[in-house]
Amino acid sequence: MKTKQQVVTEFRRRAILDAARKVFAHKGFADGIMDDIAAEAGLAKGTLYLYFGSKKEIYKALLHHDMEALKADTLRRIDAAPNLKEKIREFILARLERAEVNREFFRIMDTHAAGLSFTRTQYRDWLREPVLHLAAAIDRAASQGEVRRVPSEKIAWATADLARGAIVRRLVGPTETTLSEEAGFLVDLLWAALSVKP
Amino acid sequence: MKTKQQVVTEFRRRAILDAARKVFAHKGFADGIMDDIAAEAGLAKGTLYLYFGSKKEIYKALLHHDMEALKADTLRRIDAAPNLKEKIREFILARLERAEVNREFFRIMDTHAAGLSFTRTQYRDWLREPVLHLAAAIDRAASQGEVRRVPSEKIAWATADLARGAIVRRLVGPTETTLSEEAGFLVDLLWAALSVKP
Amino acid sequence: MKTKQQVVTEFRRRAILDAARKVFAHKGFADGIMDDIAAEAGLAKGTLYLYFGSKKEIYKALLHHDMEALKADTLRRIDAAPNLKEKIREFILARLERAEVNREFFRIMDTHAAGLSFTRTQYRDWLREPVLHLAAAIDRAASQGEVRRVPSEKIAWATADLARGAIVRRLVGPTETTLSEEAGFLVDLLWAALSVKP
Amino acid sequence: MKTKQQVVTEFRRRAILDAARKVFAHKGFADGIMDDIAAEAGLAKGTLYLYFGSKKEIYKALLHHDMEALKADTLRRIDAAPNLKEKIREFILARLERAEVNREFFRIMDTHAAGLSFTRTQYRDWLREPVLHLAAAIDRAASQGEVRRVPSEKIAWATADLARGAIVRRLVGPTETTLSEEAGFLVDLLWAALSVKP
DNA sequence: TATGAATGAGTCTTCATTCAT
DNA sequence: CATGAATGAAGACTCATTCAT
Repeated sequence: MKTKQQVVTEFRRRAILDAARKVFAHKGFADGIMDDIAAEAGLAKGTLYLYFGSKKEIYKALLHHDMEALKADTLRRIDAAPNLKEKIREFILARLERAEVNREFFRIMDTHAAGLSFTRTQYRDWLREPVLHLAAAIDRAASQGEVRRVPSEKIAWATADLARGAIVRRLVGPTETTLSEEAGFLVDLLWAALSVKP
Repeated sequence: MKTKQQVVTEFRRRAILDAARKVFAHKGFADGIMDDIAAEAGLAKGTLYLYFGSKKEIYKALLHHDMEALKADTLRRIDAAPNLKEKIREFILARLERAEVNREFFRIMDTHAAGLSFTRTQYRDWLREPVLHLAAAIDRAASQGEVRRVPSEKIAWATADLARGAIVRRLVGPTETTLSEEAGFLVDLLWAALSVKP
Repeated sequence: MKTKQQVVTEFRRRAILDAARKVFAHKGFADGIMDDIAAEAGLAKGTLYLYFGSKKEIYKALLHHDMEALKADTLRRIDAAPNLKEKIREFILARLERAEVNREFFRIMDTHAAGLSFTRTQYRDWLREPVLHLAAAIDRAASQGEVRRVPSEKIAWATADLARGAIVRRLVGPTETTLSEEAGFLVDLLWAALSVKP
Repeated sequence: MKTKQQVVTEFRRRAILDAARKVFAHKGFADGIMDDIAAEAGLAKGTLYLYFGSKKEIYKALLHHDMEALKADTLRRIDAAPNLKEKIREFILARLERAEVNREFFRIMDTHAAGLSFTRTQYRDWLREPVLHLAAAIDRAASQGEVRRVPSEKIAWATADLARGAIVRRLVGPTETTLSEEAGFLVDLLWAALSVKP
């Protein structure tokens, strides 16, 4: 059972990360200053340092938290889907939905994260795992004749690329389609390539 | 005709942008400091301010220069291609090749540019024009029965997304395929969606 | 008679001073932080403020406590010694022995104390009293013909200076002589000056 | 020949060290803040960092400069003196005079320097060299029968201790004796120990 | 009484920008 | 035009002190 102390700590850390997400999404890592985060969290600047060792650590913790959540959600949904087409759809939807609910998350994850040397490698790794998971599913489907033989990993990465692009556009401009339409379009695009008879 | 004065100015600005590209690609906007750029350009720090009003302006000018070049090149190659499939290939190759030749360009354009609030909108606009150009070509091909009817703009954006993804992966990891193989894979993927009989 | 309350207070103050002595000796006043002292004392930081008004007050109280103890010990030993030569020896030994037993004491007293503006004057005063006590003994001995007439106060200060120097060197480097040899050397040095026939 | 650039640099560094000496002498290392030094030097805070990498470096450079000067002066004067008694006198006078002329020097050198972990060892070394030089002179005099056999190094350190004590007292209280009287007293004290017939 | 989380003033350090030469 | 020394505003981080529990 958690001690009261652990609960409070967890609560504060969460509050700080929530504040940091807003600030970093808006201003980026360099321009998002500790005063902003403190103000957003309703805390004094010094308090941030009781829960995180440095600005970088806040950023890393935020990245870690959100990427792990996305990764876990994606893997779960892929596994739960009944067939490859649905697995692809779930992979895409996991991303689209999360970006919808948590716009700041994607602004940071996609836009900023890759730009900071101290997170680049980690970031790639977080992307890789769900992608490889999807690739494995493609391979299995291919070996069962469900789809034709394809370079599965490349297709999986392409899936991630397409989802990313769709999200970025939805974040910037007006949204004219529903999430499931958006996902449907991408799934069809990919499925055409998987099922085409050469 | 250009005065000597204009020639010198142009020469200096070019040198500064070249230096800035290297520095920003390596360190990002925030960590790439004016001293770095000056040193890289072989000029004194103060001299930078004779040719650009501020650090931000250097960055904007760099973005402008490189994005315009990419845009113009892409448009030209699309127009020169004989049919839609080749137009798509040229669109992708224009990006892949430029990223190959000028890795720094892409590291900045893609990774950093989007993260800086003062360039976000502009950046989207530079991407848009070639994409819409490609979309128009798709529409023409569709109306001539060359491909089936599709949401051309979405396909065009998808093309850009796929190209971007391929580039990013080539920048990070080891390169196992040639540029034309890479482009070929993407073209086939897209072509399947354009030509498939439902 | 002391109330239980007073006993507890006295106990806590002592514990805090003992902790502070270790911390300040190791890190100095500026770098020895309240957290260190609290941890060393096994108390919470806030508790320190129940017994002392501020960090400076802890330092002052520590200085007061240890210097008073040294002073009292020195005076007692001088008075107990049978003749001037032994009084000088006791003056020196009181210092050497205390530094031996309580290295931290001397590191603070000598090294740091003098550097803090808020203790400078006080510090000199604590040194002065035993020195003047010794000087008086010298004068008495001189007026009884035990030693020749000398500027007694200067000799007494010189005694303190020599003892201090010996201690500092023993704190830093390897110790090659016993305490009584060390004291003996200094006593002989001083005695030569007191007994010499011009 | 020095370039103009070197002259300016040297001039600035000197000005900063002079300012730092005053500030550190007054307030110590921890409380002497960079703003103080900048103000005292008539420079902006940032300028200090053009000439020194950090606050610590300023402190180290100051210590180095002043200690080297004292050391060199002491060695020169010892060598120039015709006999041991005068060498001892010069050793003491070198210190007394310097403290007289540059009171801040001694407040820092003696009081603060030893308290900072990052200078402790160096500081001992600066003291050691002149002391050992004097010790060697004592040995030579002893082997020529000029004085009796004594533990020369201990006597030399005692000389340094006595000089230090005298200086400290002159810095604090009113000065009732001339420098040469002060030195004369100490020389006689030491000489008695060196010449006494046991 | 004891606690330790919270505070925010204070410090070092960096770096875009200016300007006298 | 070119320079680079000087500036000072801004930001990360520390820690003595307070106060609600």
